Amino acid sequence: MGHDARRPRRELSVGEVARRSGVAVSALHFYEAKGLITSHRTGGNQRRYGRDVLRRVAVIKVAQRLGVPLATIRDALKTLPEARTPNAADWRKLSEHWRADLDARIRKLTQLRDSLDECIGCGCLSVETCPLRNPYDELGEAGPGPHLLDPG
Amino acid sequence: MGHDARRPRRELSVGEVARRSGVAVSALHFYEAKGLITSHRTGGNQRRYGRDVLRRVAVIKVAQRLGVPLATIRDALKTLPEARTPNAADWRKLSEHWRADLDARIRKLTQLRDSLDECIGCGCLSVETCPLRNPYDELGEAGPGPHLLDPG
DNA sequence: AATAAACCTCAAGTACACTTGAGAGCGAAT
DNA sequence: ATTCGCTCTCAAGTGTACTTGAGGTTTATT
Repeated sequence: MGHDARRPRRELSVGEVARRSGVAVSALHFYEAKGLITSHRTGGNQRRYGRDVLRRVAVIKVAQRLGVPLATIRDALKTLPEARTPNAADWRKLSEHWRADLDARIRKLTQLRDSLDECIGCGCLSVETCPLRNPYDELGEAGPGPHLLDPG
Repeated sequence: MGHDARRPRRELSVGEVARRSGVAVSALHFYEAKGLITSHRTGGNQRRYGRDVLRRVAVIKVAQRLGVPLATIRDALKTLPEARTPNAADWRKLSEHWRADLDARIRKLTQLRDSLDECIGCGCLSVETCPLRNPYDELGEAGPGPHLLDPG
């Protein structure tokens, strides 16, 4: 029994993080440049990561599958506590945020689908009147242009 | 009464198509370069469009809201008859194709959403075991990496 | 100490869907 | 005939999310 009874389990290099998370080293560099993950450096300027980076990267990939852009993921990750390692409740809060977003997108797509059959064969495809075409209607795109993957 | 009893309603210039369809002139040029629409030229090399270009553009914009990439839209549009002006049935066939795609995407997102609550807060975010992370699972992404907007 | 694998930075390239700008020609009205 | 707006082509730029490559350093192993 001593001061190192439970050792902190050595920190991780980029390569290790890459292997264990399934993303490329270049992507990790990229995420760091964009502020989604952080590292500190060895004397020789190499990156070292704490264990929680693995969960961070996992969450990043999941959010991407949900269609959330990196900038939005970055903002969400910034709401995590910096002082302590984020716990299950912290992560759950993130997921709730995205879940709402996802719900909205699913609703949007469902309405779009339901309009599709009625509208596309008929003559109504006018920007003003057709629910499929009007970008400002209750389907609620944020502005002009297609924004299927709108951040929440 | 004569040879022009019902006039074909003058053809449209790019500017007119742009105004009436709500897309930029540059986008119309782009669509033409990509093979989504066609035009013929005046003696002075200016584009002239038949009326059905308006519906084509409308369909392009709708498909984009559904998340279909231009290349896929182009392929779909190529299945339209070239000889005659496409009729309601032709357009409906297109919409059916995309509707199936859309249904699949909605299912996918819904499953992802349902996994979200269970998985993100817990410790299971491993690439091998977690349904949210495993890219080859029954959620059925086509390959590695996020493909939320997979063409059908 | 030497060697090889891993790591570093910075620049440039890729794919998608366009937009912007330059420089020049076309078309309708006066 | 002139003028002004519309149109032409081609090249380059935008934003997202990375990857690739060059040239050089660090770390781990022998």
